[in-house]
Amino acid sequence: MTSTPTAGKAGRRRDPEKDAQILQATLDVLAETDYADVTIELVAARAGAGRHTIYRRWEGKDELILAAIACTDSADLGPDGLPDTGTLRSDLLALLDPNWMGGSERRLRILSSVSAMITRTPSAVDAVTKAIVDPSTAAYRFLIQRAVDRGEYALPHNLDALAQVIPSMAAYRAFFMQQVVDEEFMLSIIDGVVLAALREPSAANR
Amino acid sequence: MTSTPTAGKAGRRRDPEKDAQILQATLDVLAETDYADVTIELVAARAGAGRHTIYRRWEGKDELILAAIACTDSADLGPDGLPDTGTLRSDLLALLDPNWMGGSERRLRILSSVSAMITRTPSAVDAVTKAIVDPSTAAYRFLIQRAVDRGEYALPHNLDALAQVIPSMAAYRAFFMQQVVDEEFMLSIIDGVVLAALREPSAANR
DNA sequence: AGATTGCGGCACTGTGTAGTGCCGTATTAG
DNA sequence: CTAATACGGCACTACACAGTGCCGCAATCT
Repeated sequence: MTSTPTAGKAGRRRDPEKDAQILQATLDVLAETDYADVTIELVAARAGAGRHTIYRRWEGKDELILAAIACTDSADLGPDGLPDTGTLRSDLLALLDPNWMGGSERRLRILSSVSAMITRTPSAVDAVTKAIVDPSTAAYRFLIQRAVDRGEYALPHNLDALAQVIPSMAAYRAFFMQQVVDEEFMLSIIDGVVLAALREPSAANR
Repeated sequence: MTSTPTAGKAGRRRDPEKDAQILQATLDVLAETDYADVTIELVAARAGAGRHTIYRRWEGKDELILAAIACTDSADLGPDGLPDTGTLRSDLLALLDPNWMGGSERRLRILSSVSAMITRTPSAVDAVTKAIVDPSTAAYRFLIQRAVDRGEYALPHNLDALAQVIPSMAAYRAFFMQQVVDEEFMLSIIDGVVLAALREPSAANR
């Protein structure tokens, strides 16, 4: 009711810009350091805000981080943002360049930082799942499904499992092995696992 | 030189049992809570030791945790500890029962807790890689290679990539999705990804 | 025995950070 | 105008934990 900006109240209005700036700053810090090292002080400084401005909007640190995760930009993982090169192999590979390095590498870092939070804050699982895990899986599922639809491959035995291969293996490598997710690695997964698990359609191809 | 237990020194000897008890307690706490929540106090209490006894043996918290990781028991992942049921499928599945739930689930929790440490302590990567990541991958590589050797499957295009599939996907699921790694899930990976990516050998099989 | 070191328990210091209160200033409604 | 609210900056409290010193006791060497 009174949540509209133009409520019949006196006083200065909250700057809607600030919300976005603070959430972005939170994601930045989260992408750079660990969850435990994310201090409100740091976020406030990064956002050019006072701590009060943060506490006025969110209950505490956890609420802030949850809100930030929820607004992670995953637009590039929607059907419209995905590459369409003609073959599944180059589609999957295309997802690497401006995406893994621009969008998804950031997502991966955030995912990694938030992992510490996941183990103790149950609601963090939902936030991460909705904002990061599900969109990633959905993107790969979409690409594979489209390749099947166009007759490039037969419908696999378990599409959901296959769609999780790349996000899982990329996360494992970047995260636990601290090694770069580069083209060479992606190719080894794409050719050695994903495409290897797919079969040509029953009708002869090529 | 003077490192042997019977050095010509006066005074009470260090209890070698204590080292093991403290490291085990560290792993226990690490498996139950997050890295940030691992307090020396907690470890000491769990080990029935005083904090001094810990600080006398290790420089600080990080050294302690690194030492604990290094002594993670991965004997069950050596060739002698692995199942040998006759088929790759049941070998992979057999690794789930007393192993994923007994040994590897614990390893997974530890892996997850330590992830926060990985991002800031470079040496943690080595410790985790040596103690947990490499042995797991090696175990799956061994099982697949053996199946190839006995003629069950042809040598895959990329054995290393395939050997990482299960640890990666299990970690991703347990860790980021906070869902159980049960038989149903394992079967979906085994049948939907790993075995799907393997081909019968050139000579007709069965 | 006497000296020396290990051990558990307690108290203490130092540090870092979440969260709050206050102040001066800016914005907006009436 | 005045009142009310937002904002940045600063100071302050509360708390948790790393790391250390001290005490009394136990074990082992000469």
